[in-house]
Amino acid sequence: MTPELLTREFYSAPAVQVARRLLGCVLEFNGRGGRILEVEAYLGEGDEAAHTHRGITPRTRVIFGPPGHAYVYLNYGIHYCLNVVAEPDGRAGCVLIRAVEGIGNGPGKLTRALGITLELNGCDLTQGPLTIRRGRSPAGIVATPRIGIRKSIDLPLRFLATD
DNA sequence: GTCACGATTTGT
DNA sequence: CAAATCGTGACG
Repeated sequence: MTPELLTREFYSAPAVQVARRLLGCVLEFNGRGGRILEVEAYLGEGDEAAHTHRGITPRTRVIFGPPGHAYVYLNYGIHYCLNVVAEPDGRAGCVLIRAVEGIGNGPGKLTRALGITLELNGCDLTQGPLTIRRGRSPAGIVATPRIGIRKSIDLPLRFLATD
């Protein structure tokens, strides 16, 4: 296996911590990819903006499952969004990948550019074909409220790399 | 089975 | 600011 790939242990941490440490790491799929520059953390309880707010459902069960897996969903009937499952098995928590180096900002643009579809939902990031490996740490990290939501906008769970 | 809605993007 | 577009979740 590739030593540089992020380990299950890396993902088995609080969503906020995984989100911050994911900045600067390299996402790769279909021969394309780049450093992660912008992410958002979504929690389980207390986070009304998260899909997991209403508990486990067929769609959100992967978020409650073991960490290090991809959570992909279609939103607005148009765009796919890519998330990384965090927290230990049985607990909810995920990180939305919003921007990758070399691609314009936006979750939808990102998945379209890389060719990510619902088929990748639940795939193991430690095995591929979608992978994330260590990269150069960002110079700094800025936290702001999350984008595109109406609930819990007071929570600064969006993180940007300042490179 | 039915129905309202959204972690977005793009064009007017 | 409004449209596009469809799976999901709540309700019955």
